[in-house]
Amino acid sequence: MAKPKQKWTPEEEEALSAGVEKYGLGRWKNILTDPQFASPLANRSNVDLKDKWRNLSGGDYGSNSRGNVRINWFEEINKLLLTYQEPSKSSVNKRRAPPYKAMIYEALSSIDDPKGTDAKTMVKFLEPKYDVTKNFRKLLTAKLRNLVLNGAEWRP
Amino acid sequence: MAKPKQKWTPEEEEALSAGVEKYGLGRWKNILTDPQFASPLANRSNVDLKDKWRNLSGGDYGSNSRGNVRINWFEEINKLLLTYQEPSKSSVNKRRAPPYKAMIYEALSSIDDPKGTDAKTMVKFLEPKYDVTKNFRKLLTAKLRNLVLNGAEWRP
DNA sequence: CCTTAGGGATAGGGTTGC
DNA sequence: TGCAACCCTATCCCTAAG
Repeated sequence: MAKPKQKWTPEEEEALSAGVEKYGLGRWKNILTDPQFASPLANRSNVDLKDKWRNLSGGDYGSNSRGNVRINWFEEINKLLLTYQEPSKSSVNKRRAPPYKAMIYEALSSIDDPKGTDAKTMVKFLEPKYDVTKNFRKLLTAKLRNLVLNGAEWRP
Repeated sequence: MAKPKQKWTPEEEEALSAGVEKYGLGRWKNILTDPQFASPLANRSNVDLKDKWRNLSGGDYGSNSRGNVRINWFEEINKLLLTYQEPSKSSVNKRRAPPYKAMIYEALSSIDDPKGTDAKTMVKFLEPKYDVTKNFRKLLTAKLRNLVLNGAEWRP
């Protein structure tokens, strides 16, 4: 059972508009928690605000000025893996984290999924095997991004 | 300009009716992509299905939208299992609950019953093995429902 | 975990053609 | 004219990415 359709009232639209005026675009949660707007928007979520603004904007909200296109990093990485040559292994150290490229290769190879995987799954796989830092996820994501953007020479 | 009017055939109406029976109201896209109904409804869109159902319902469709679903989830899940590839296992942690898909796969594989199983049995099997939350049964059922309705990509 | 961006699906009012 | 079939689009849903 989904939520029944709930039409926006003029009061709600005004509050949303004033909220965007005050906080700027994309600050939906901030608008919702501002005591100035919390009451009129009591039964709207931050996602509702985003959706409504998209309608009010004539449908072109979201295509930001730089024309960014979102990349599915993991799909890209999986493609690049086809060109990877696994290094001839010599020293097998289990504790310290190996270079990121090697870990990424290991994770993607082990998590054998034709559709690829995602960062969360990779972290879950790698974390118990190696003693990684607390912000491992962030670093791993950055590395993935870097590999894709820079042509990813798969040298260990 | 517009699409020429295309009257509904009895076969189409039957398929639509059976589809609603299986998935419940408001799951037009699911009906359309179900191999059981895809063929007879090949040249109808999800919106067409919704419109036709509204006509058949004497015009009061939507007032209490989205009825109940009558799927035998476990039968459906068992079918989907045929397409599942068990991930090459690497880390064996016994305490924390693995992803729901993995647990579902494990339960259905272990409870070897040609007729499939039910939620109660699955919970009984999984609960002592993993430390699950109190509302585990509810979450498990929700996951099963989601897997069936969304075509069940068996990603871990 | 939580939030945002964006594509997709649905609900319901409106329109068209027989 | 009435109604089946089709159109329009605000609202809501799903999920990748951060």
